[in-house]
Amino acid sequence: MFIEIDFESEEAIYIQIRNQIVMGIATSAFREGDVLPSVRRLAESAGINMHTVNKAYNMLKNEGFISLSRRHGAVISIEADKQQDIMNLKENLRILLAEGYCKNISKEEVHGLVEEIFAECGE
Amino acid sequence: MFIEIDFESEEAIYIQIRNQIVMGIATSAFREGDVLPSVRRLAESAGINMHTVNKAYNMLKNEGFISLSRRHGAVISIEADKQQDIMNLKENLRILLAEGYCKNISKEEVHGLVEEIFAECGE
DNA sequence: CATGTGTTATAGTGCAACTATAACACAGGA
DNA sequence: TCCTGTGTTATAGTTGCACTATAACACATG
Repeated sequence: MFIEIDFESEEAIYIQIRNQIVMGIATSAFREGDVLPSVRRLAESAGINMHTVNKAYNMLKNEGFISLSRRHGAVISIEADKQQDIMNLKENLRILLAEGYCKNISKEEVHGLVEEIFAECGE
Repeated sequence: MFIEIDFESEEAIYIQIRNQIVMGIATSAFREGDVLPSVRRLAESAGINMHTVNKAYNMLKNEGFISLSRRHGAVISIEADKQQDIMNLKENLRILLAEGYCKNISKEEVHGLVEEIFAECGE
């Protein structure tokens, strides 16, 4: 799996890395136990600084997607707290759906999009 | 409808204003044609600077939620481009659902959350 | 003419993002 | 034992955004 940075994007580089890895896990490009490239290697291959990668990895660690250690490197390791995770998702969904609702996107259309997205990932 | 700023929040003030107004439109606290407080009045009532409000209003204008003019002030005025709006929503949903999917939140649970949120707003 | 809109200009402070070096602590292999 | 590769920490510098502060402008209304 390649991590590619869009230097023109408004999104911070470390957020781009974070999102791509989350998407990678969701699409099974990365699986529990897989080892991510080291901060130095990923930084070099992406043409950015080591600390920017480190920041992304720390974010992923704090969000419970990976574990970090000097021995094993950055390893995919999901820590789920169903209660909390659903709360977070709901809070973020609220704003997103509000935007759509203002633009007359119906509940049914949202359900449709959810189906489409799960179909893409489940492939 | 009151706009309240959480100065402890990590979210930028102008984003907080933007989100609260979008939520306000979605919940019908604001309706098409309603006039928002002027940049100066809202700034004063929220205890912030005029330009910060102006930035939020310009964002809302660019996103097609309000119109701005010296005559009429800031007026709720939805500009919808269904094609584009659905594309945007889908792109944002993708990342959000990917996060949930990694944490084992099922498609059915997502559909459930969507129902809950629409029930809250529609209420 | 005074008032109230949004708009623009200028300027300053504070902080986040990003980069650049360097060194450290620790584990594994030669 | 020494070298290498992990993540981690420290220091420091540049850039740009968020926010504030004044001030003035263009325009419409009463």
